[in-house]
Amino acid sequence: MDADMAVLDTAEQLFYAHGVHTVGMDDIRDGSGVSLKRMYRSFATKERLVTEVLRRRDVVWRDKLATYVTQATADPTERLFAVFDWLHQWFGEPGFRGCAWINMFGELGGGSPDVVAQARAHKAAFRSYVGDLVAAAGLPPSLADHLSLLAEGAMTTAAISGSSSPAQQALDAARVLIRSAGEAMAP
Amino acid sequence: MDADMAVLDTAEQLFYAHGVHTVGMDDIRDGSGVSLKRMYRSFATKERLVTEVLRRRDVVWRDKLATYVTQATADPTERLFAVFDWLHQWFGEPGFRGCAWINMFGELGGGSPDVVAQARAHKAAFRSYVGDLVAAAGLPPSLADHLSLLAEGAMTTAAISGSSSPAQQALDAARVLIRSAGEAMAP
DNA sequence: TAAGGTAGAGAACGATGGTTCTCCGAGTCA
DNA sequence: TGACTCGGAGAACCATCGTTCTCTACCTTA
Repeated sequence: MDADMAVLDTAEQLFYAHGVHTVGMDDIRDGSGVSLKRMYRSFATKERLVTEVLRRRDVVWRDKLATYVTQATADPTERLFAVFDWLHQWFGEPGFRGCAWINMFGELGGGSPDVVAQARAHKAAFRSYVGDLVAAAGLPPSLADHLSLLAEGAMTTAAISGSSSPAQQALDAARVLIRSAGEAMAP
Repeated sequence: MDADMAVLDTAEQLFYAHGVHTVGMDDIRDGSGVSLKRMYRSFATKERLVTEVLRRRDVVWRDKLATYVTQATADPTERLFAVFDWLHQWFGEPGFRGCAWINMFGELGGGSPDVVAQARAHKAAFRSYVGDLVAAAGLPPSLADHLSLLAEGAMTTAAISGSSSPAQQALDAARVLIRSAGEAMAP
C-alpha cells in the first residue's frame, strides 16, 4: 500500500526526531496525509506502528551499511574500517540524533517488551555482521565484540555531543585493536 | 529539606525505571509521601524536577566511580582498568537499565535543550575524568577518547542485552589499547 | 438514475496527567 | 481561647492524545 509507506515514512521521521511520546497520531496524519481511519486499518495501535517502523528501519539500516561496506573495498580488513567510515558519514547527516533503537529503548524499554526485543535483535544483528567481517578477515572472534562496543559508543557519543568526530576516534581505536589482533594471530 | 530529598529519590528511581513520560507527578507523590502542593513549591514544574534529578545524579554517579577507582588501586594504569571493573559491578546491579543520560536524551533530547545540555555536560565530565587517569598514567591523550567510547558502548550494550559481560569485553579491549599506547610511547 | 458501499474529515469520547484550587485540620502567638 | 497561618489531601481544571464514531461525498454497479 502506498498510504502505508507514507505513514511509516512520516512516523519514522517524527519518532526519530522527537521521540514517540511527543508525536501524536494526529501529527502522523498531518504529515502523511493519510486519514486516521486508514492508519488504524493498517496499524491497529500506535504501539504496532512503532514496532513496524522499527522492523522496517532495521532492514534498511543494515542494508545501507552492508552496501556501503561491500562497495567500499574488497579487502577483508579494510572492510572493517569501512564500517566506521559509514558511521562517520551517518553521524554527519542532517537531523542525526543517534541510534533509533537506543533512543526508543531509553524511552519505552521500561514498559514495552516488544521494543526491547527489537532493540536486542537489531544490536545482535549488527554484532553478527561485524562478526562476519572479522571472520572474513581471519581475525579472532573476540574482536567483533570490541569493535561493536566502539561503534555503539561512537553512536551515543556522536548523538549527545552533536559531533561526528567520535567515528574518527573509534576508527583510530579500531585500527589499534585490529593490528594487535593480527599480530597476535600471526606473529 | 528532607521532603525534597524524598521527592528526588523517588523521581530518580521511577524516571530511571520507566522513563519520564510514563511516570506521573501523582506516582512521585505516592512514592515519596510528599504532597503535590509541597512538591510544586520546591520544583515549579516537572521539567525542573527532571533536571534536578539529573544534576544530583551526575554528582553521585561520578563520585561513586571516582571513589571506587581511588580505593581500588594506587597504580595509575590499574586505575584505568578499575573504571571497567566498576562498570561491571554497576551493570550487575538489580534494576540496571543503562545510562540515565543516554536514556533521557533519547526520550527528551528532541524537545528539551536542558536535558541535552545535562547529558553533554555529564558525558564531557566522564571523558574528562578518564582523561585525567590517562594523563596520570603517562599515556597519550587520544587514549581517553578511545576508552570513553568503549565505556559508552558497554553501557548501552549491557542495557539492551541485559548482560553485564560487555564490561568484561570492554576491559579486554582497553587492555589492548593501553598496552599498545604504552609501547608506542616507550618502545 | 438509484442504491449501496467506501473512505475521509473531523468531531467526539474516555483516559491520563500536569497544574491549581478548595477545604479542612493543626499548630502558633497574643 | 481565638484569630491567623501553614500545610496536606484530594478534587478540580484543562489540555493532550489514543481511539472510535458520525456524517457526508463520491464512486460503483445495475
